[in-house]
Amino acid sequence: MSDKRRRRLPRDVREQEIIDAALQVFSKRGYHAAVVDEIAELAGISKPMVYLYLGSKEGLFVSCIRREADRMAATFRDAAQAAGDSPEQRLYAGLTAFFAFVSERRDSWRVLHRQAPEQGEAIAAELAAARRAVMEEVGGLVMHGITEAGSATHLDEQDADYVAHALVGAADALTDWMERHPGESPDRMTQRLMNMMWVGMRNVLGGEIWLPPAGTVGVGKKAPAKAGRARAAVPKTAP
Amino acid sequence: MSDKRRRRLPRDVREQEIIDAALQVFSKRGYHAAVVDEIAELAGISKPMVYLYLGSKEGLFVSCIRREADRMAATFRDAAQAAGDSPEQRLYAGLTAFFAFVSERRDSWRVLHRQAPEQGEAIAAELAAARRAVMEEVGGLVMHGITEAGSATHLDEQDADYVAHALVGAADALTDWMERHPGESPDRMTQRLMNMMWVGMRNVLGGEIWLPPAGTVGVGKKAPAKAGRARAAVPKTAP
DNA sequence: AAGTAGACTTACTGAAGAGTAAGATTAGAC
DNA sequence: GTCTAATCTTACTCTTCAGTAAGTCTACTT
Repeated sequence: MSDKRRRRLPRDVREQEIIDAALQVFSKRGYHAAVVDEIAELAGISKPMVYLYLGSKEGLFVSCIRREADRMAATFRDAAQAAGDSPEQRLYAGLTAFFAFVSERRDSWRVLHRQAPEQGEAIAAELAAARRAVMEEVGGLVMHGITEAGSATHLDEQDADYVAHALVGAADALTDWMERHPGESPDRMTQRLMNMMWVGMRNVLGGEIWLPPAGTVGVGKKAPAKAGRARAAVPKTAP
Repeated sequence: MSDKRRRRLPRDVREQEIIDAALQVFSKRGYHAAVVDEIAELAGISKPMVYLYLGSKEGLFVSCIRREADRMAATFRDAAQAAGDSPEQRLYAGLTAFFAFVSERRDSWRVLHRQAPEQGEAIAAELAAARRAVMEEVGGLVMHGITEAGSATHLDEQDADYVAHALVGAADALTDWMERHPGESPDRMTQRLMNMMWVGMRNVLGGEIWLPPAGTVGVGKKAPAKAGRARAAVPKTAP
């Protein structure tokens, strides 16, 4: 570490090192509280190098997001693809890989997740793009999952999108939960999530619908959802 | 508006007006990009007043969070309590009220949700507290929902907490989705969410468990989840 | 009508930190 | 060896804001 320090490095390598450092600092302090000097120091370099290579603080942050989002998406995608043809299996494998990813690379997760789109255009756009990529991946699995399940008389892209958002949102929130419950394995996280979502998913997308229990105060005795009652479909948005 | 302007107001009133203004500005710009002068101007007042009454920029932000979080929690709680005894109904009513709340008062939602805990201790703590309050509310409903459903041979507070997080996370994400799909009523949002979650919820909390489909590549023909296969329970975290 | 307390202002200070100008150093090409 | 192009540094500038000192004004009391 102190050995080959102060050695000159080719641009590509230094760039990655700078991004590594930036990731740590942004993760720890957040975008605004992060100070470029600190990032430079952590990268073993002086500030103007950062500006020379990455352009601006914002550019630096965008580079972090882009790199980590790509890695994360790839992790999910690779695991899903390796898991076979069934969307159920793919989703399971993808989610497991996701939880494993975030429980290691905490910094990536923090930067991707905890940084509100408070920051300027560029950053917000980058985060939105990253999220959209994941959404499409998941949305596709959901859609195909239903198609294959047979009961898909009714397919609606908007519904699939809705489900994908719910699923991703739940996974996000559960990541925070996982941080506070060490000892929870990625596998177990995923099992629980599948447990909760997979059945309900098929309901929504298959056109079945949950109906609010009838008006008045109900007794506490077995008054579960009316799920399973097949109905035409989720009605289109009435304009 | 330009009529009684420049009129001197008692402290309590001015304070609320300042918080109103701050909410708008924080929502639009985010915590850091927000400038106290702009808040003051919008409140029709000069900057030192803000500091005199609210102490600091951070104090001002905390006041916003606290007020809006209280309002939101109250909205949920009141709707749920008015809806009867059944947890299913309560959850339904609460969620509907929630979606209604966020689709009006956008500013409140943005400040509560989009502001990462990047900011200092105090703000992070305040946001965490707000979230925890909601979580407990929802967690309670989940827990009782299962108890009443009868099948609750196995109750685990940690599981209820897990479900609550998933549910709240999904609702969060769906709020963003709703912003991009105008015309979606709070009621419809809630129906879909209940549709997806309520069944799965009972699975997890009742001790049933989803199992990953057996190893190899499956054909696409009706290979749905093994849900419904009652098993001992979700195993305790193995240390 | 004089006094006072609370509402409100103008006009500052001081620090922090993004970004840069101007050059020093070194690795390799020839 | 010397030239050149890339790597890297020291030492600034300049802006933006949070926070404040030192009052002024007005509504209300007595």
